[in-house]
Amino acid sequence: MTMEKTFDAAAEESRIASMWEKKKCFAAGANAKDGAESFCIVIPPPNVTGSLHMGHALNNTLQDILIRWHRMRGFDTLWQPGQDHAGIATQMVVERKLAADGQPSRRELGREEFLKRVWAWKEESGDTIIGQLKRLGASCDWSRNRFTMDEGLSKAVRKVFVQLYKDGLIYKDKRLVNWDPHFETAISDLEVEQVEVKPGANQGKLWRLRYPLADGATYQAPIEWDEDGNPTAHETRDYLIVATTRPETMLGDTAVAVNPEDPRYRDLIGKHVILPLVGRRIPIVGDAYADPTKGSGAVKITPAHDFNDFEVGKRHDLPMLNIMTPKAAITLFADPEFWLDTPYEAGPPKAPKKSKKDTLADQLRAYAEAVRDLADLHSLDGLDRFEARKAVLALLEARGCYDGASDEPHMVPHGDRSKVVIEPYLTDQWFVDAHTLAQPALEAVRDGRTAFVPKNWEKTYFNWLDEIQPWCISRQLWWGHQVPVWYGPDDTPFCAETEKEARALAKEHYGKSARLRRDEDVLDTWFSSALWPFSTLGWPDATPELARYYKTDVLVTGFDIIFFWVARMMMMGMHFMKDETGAPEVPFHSVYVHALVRDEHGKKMSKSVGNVIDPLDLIDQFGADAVRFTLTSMAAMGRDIKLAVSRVEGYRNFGTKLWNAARFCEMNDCVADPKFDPSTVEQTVNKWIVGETARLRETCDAALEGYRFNDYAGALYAHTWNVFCDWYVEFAKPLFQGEDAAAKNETQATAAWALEQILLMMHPVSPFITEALWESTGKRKKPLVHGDWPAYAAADLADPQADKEMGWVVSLIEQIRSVRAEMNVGAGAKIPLVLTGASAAAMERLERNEALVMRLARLSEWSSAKTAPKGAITVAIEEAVVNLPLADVIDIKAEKARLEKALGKVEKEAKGIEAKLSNEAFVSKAPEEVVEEQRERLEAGKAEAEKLRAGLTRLAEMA
RNA sequence: GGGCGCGUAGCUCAGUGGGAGAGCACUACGUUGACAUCGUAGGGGUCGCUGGUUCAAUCCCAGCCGCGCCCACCA
Repeated sequence: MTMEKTFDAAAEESRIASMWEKKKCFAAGANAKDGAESFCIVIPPPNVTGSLHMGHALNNTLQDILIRWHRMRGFDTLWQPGQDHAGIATQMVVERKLAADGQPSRRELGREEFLKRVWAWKEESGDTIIGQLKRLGASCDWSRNRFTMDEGLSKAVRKVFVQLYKDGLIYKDKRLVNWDPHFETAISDLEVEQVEVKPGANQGKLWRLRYPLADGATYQAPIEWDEDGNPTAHETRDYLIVATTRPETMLGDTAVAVNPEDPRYRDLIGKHVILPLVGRRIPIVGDAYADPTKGSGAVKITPAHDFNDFEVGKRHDLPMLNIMTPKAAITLFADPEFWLDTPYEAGPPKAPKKSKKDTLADQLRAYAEAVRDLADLHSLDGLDRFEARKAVLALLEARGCYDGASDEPHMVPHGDRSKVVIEPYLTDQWFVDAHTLAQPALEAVRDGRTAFVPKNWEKTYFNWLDEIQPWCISRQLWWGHQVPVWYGPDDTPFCAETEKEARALAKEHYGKSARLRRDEDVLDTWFSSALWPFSTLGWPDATPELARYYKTDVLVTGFDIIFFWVARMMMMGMHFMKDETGAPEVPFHSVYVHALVRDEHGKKMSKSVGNVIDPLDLIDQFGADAVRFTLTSMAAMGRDIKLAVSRVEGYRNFGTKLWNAARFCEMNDCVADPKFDPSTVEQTVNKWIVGETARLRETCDAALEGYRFNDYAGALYAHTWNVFCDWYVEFAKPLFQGEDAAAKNETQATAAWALEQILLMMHPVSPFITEALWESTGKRKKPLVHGDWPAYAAADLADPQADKEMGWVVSLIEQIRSVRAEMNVGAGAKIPLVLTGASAAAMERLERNEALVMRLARLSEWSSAKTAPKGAITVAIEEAVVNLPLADVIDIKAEKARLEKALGKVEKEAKGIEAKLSNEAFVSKAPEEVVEEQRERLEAGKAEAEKLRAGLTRLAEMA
C-alpha cells in the first residue's frame, strides 16, 4: 500500500481520537510500569460557558505534552479534567439567553425555576469545550471528568466552609465591599478592574464644592504665595472647599476631615459645616488621612461609600449613611422628605411652575421638574448615580456651593464581568480570613516545597499574599454553591453541612425546635476552584486516587490567575491536606507559568477588536498537530506569544515533511524491526544517525525536564528536517541503490529505527500524525500513545569517528555546491573533483563515502593530485583542498571576488584572534582551554587563508 | 506610587562571559522518482543608548531612552 502524499488531518485526527478513546488509552495509570511513580496534573477547569480559545489551546497543549511524555515513560499518569460552574459568567450567559429568547427574566422566574434553566443549559452545551479539547488531542482521563457543582465537589465545598467557620477562618461582617450594581452582588477585590477615565462631561473631573461653616465660623484662607510657597495674602472665608470625583456621594457625607497639623484649618476642628442640599450639620474632624498637600487640604468624608472614608468614619464614630439602592440609584432623590427638609434659600434656579392644585405633592413635582430641566434628567424614579451627579452639581451651582472643576483623568473601578462602575457598598457579607491561610502557603513557596517556573513569579505571589485582604466569598447570585448557614428566628446563624445538622444545632441552642431559613447567598466560584486538586480526586472521601495522586505534580497555568486560583489552591490545599507526618501538604510541587497568547502584533486578542484567532479554525485549516507544534515552539519562558497564522502553516509543512520522509522509508522497504539494535550498526552513515538520534533524546528530555518546551520542539524540528531529511535520507539513497546487500539491509533497518525514534519523541507534541505514521510504518503491539519512550545515551551510541567523518563529508558537499551555485553551474552538469594536499584520513573518508558525495555534489569523477590542475576553482576544507576544474565556465572576475571575500573574512577573524593571543593579560588570565581553543582557531584560520591565497595566485596565472 | 518584563536580521522571536542564530519574508537557480506544504545557494544585524566590572560584554552591574503588563485607597 502506498501512502498518500500528505497527511489528511481532518479525517485521520477523528479516527485516531476515537481509537484512543475506545482503547481507553488515557485512563489513569494506563501504560504504567509496575511500581511506577505517579504523575498527576489537574486541568485548569474551563468555564462550562466557554469555548476553546488560544489560551486554552496553549495551556492544554503544554499539559498534554507533559502527560504524554510521562505516560510513555511508564509513569502512573493521571490528567484530571473538569469544568468550572463560573458563577457570574454563567448566570450572565443564561440571563442573556432568556432575554434573547423573549423568556421571563431571572427574577420573574424565581430562584428555583431559574436554576432549572441554568442546569438545562449546562446539560445542553456544557460538553462543547470537552469536545474541543479532544479535538486538540488532550489526553485527559475523560471518564473522570468533574464539575464544580457535582454532588461530590459540592460536598467538599460544604465541608470546607463548615470547617473554616469552626476554625474561625470564615466569618460574617458588615463592611464596605465592592458592589456591582449591574449584577447586584458583592465581588472580590480581584474581580475589580481599574480603568482610566478621561475627562468628559460627567466624569474624569475633580469638582470643588463649598460647604458653608456653621455658627458663623470663619478662617483665613491663603490666596497668594511667594516663591517658597509661603502664603503672602489671605482672605476670610465662611466656607470650606472640598474636592471630589464623585459629587453625588456628598449626599452621604457625615464629616469633613482636615489634617490636625494643617495651620489653615487647625482651629476649625470640632466646629461644623452645613452640608449643602441636605442641610445636615456635620462635624469637622482632625484626621491624618487629610493630606494638606492635596486639593484644598479639606476632604469630605462619606463613610458608607468610600474605603478610606469608612476607616475615618470608624475612627471618629461617624454615622454611616447608605444613600444608594442595590442598583446604585440615589434614594434621597425619590424621597419627598429630602426635598421638604432641604433648606433651599436660594431656591431652585427656575421658580416652580404654579400648579392649579397647590398641594405639597405638586410643589415637589414642580421642584423635581425644575431640577430635571436643569440637569437634563430623564426620570426621578430612583435617580441613577450618574444622573444624580448631574443633579447634585446643578443644584450646588444654583445654590452657590459649586467652586468649579478641573480635568483629572483617574482610575475608576469597574466590574470585570459587568464592565460597570463598582460602588463601595455597606453590606453584610461572608469573608475568609485569607491572611491566616496565606502564611503556610507563603512558607511552602519560600522553602521550595512548591516552586514556580520561571522563578520570578514567586515574587508576584509573595507580594500579593503578604498584603492579602479578607476574601469576600459571598455573592448575591443564584448560580453557585449556597452558603451552608441557616438562621434562627433571632438571626442566630447555624453553620452545618446539611439542614438536618443545622436544625440539630438550633435545637441545642434554643432548647427546642425552631424554624430556620437558609442564607440566600452563594459562594464565589473561586472558592470551589480552590479545592480542585483534592476535590476532584474524591476528597473528603478517602479514595485510592486521592492517596495515589495527591499531592499532584505540576500545575500549568497562565499568570493571569496566579492570585485568583493558584494562591487560593495553595491556601486551601495546605489547610485541609496533610502528609503522612501530619504536616500541611502542598497541592503541587511545581507551578509552570506560561505566557499569554496575543495576536501577531502583540495585542491582546479580544472580540471587540476583532483580532481573535480561533484555534478551531486553525485546526480545521492546518490540523491539530500544527497548532500544537506552533504554540509549543513559541512557548519560551517569560514572554508573550505573538501568534501569526503563517507560523502555523510552516509547522503544518513540517508535518508534511515528516510524512514524506516516512513515505520515502516505505518506498524503500525500511521496515521497523523490533530486534534492531542501534549499537551494532557498521555503516558510518548509520552510526552517525544513531548518534544524532541519541543526542536528540537527551536534548528532548533535558528540555522537558526544565519546562523548556520551545527547546524541545526546536530540537525535534532541526533533527527531523535538517539532519534526518536533509542528510540522512540523501546519504541512504546511494546505499539503497547500491550493490552491497548487507549495507542496504542495515541502512533500511536503521532508517526505519531512526524514523521510529522521531515518531516516539515527537508524539507528545504532535500526537495525531505520529500515531498515524506509527500504524503505517510497522506492525505494532500497542499504539504510539503507549509507546516506550527511549532511554539510550549518546555516550553509548554516538561514534566520534563517524560524527567527524560525516561532518567532513557534509562540509565537502556544501562547499562544492556553493561553488557550483556561484559559478552558475547548472544542476544537470556533472563536474570532476580533484583533491590536493589531502591527508590520508581525508582520502579514506572520501573513498568510503564516494557514492554519496558523487551523487550529492553531482560529480562526474574524482581524483587526487599533487598539484592543482590548471584553471581550477579551489576551496579550502579541513585536511584538503578542493579543486574544481571549471576552466570553461569560470568567470575569473567573479571567482577572484569570491576568493577575496572569503579570504577577507578569514583574515579579519585571524587578526582578531591574534590580537587576543598577543594580549599578555588574556593569555595569563583566561582559562587554559579557552586560550588553547583560540590557538587552534588561529591555526585553522591561517591554514585556510593560505589555501585561499594559493587559489588566488593560480587564478592570476590563468588570467 | 510600588513591582515585573521587554528592546538581537525586514517581521516574529531563540540564545550565550570567549567564533552572532532560527522560522517566515526576500534574491537567484532548480520537477536529481520522499516531499513545490519541496530542494540548492545567497543577501541582510555597530545584539536600544551611555558608562562601569572583566584579560574578554550582545550576555553581568548602574544610569538613561522607548515599550508592555501587574498591583495600589490618593480627595
